[in-house]
Amino acid sequence: MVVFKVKTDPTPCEEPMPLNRVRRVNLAHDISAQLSRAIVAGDFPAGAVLSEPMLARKLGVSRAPVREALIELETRGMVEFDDRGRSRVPSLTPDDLVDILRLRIALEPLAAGLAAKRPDNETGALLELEKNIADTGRARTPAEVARLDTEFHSGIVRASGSRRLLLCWNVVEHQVDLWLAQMQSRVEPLCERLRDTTVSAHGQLLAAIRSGDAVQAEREARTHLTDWLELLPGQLGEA
Amino acid sequence: MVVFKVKTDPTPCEEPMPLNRVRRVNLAHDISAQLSRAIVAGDFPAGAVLSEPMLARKLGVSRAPVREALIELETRGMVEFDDRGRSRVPSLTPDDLVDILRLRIALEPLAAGLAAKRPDNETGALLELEKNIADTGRARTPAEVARLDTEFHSGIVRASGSRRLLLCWNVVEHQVDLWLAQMQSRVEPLCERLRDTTVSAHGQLLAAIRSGDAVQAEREARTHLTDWLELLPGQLGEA
DNA sequence: ATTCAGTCGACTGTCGACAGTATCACGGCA
DNA sequence: TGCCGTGATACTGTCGACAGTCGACTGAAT
Repeated sequence: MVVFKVKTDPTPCEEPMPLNRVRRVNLAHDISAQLSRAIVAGDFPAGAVLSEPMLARKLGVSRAPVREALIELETRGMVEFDDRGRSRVPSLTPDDLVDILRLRIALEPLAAGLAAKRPDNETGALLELEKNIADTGRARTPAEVARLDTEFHSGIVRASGSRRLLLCWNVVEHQVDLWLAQMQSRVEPLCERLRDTTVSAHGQLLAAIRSGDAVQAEREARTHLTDWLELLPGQLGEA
Repeated sequence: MVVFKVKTDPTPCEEPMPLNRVRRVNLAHDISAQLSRAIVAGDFPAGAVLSEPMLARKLGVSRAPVREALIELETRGMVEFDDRGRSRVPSLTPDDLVDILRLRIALEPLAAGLAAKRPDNETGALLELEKNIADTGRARTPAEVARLDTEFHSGIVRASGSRRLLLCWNVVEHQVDLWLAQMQSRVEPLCERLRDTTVSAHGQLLAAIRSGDAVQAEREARTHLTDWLELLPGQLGEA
């Protein structure tokens, strides 16, 4: 086996390129992300069994990393293990949406408040949020609006700087994705209708964070979500 | 291979023994629980590397289930993967306690409120909580108080009936355990001092849930935790 | 026709093995 | 003496294989 060793002469290129450490590859992680996307895309409908050999064949890998990815997804609630060890895509009901929204109402105001209180408020994270809002205003499809919305809220959580909040948010985010995937037809008209509202609500939230007003940021996050909680179940019930 | 088949004649013993379904064994799950306990017990101090071969040798199993257990623990924040794939026990600081408590203040009032609103309020779950409170009153060691306290709060979350809240709580619970393990010497005097307070606070919370008063239950849960948030950092700072 | 035993296939849980790589100790060389 | 190259060691990521088990299908007996 031939190994190519990179000569490390320290003189040139010391400062300009930080060369952030290459993360050792991990198939399981990629597979987890791919599966997540596939489920959201509707490749595996609610209740579908995700057999390991099938996934391994489709992905061209062995079962080991597939298993690891499934375990990761299970702890985030994106797949469920039945009593025989098979993983399935959970079937969500409108009630589950209420459950998810309540959880978001508990977590996201906290995230917004923490983000507002951070001293390094002006860094890249908030610029990304700014760009996200602009993109949302230009979004063409309801799915795009939904995706950008989720990304915005993820951005807030990351900006909060709380590692544990991020761990919890990972659960919520996967649940939101799952729900959007399964209720797509019913949510899309609403996304379309709520786009402008979303843009302004996100804008106000971002402004509150920028100004460092934690109380206001919390309030913005809460009202934004409460609106959805009050609107959606009715919309879904009548649909 | 000789297989002993049990003759199943349907006439006798139909009702009295429910024979609840045997759950197929899963080493990874057991290992995850064992590792969790070992870390809390201090067998692996903060920063310790948990190498897979070492754990596999100690547990008398192969690396596969150990890996799976570590992945599960990582998504709950009880171990961290460094950039080379090694798992380590995270080192927590007093700031992390504040982080954890803030998260609990976001989640637990929600859990208490939901538990109060459930119709089947009178079932076994609440009896267990009752017993827990009694045990806390009789607890001898501070560690026991802490353990019972965590169990009580887990019970509330389970009684809430929200699957997603439980997923999030799994993260928080592991973080609390981890923190208790690392700050043991500093927390124990406080646990001792707070035992009676805990008993009465838990009692009031349980009473609110029993009476179905969601608002009051939320308030009880919040104030109980806020007390800790205000007390602990000072206590730790001066310790 | 119905039901039950037996067989076949597929899947899960677990194991041992291999390749690649990072760390560390040791020995040669300036 | 200090530094660099080199081998040994240990560990991670991945793979293929095996045993046990469950469900579906088949065929025979009632």
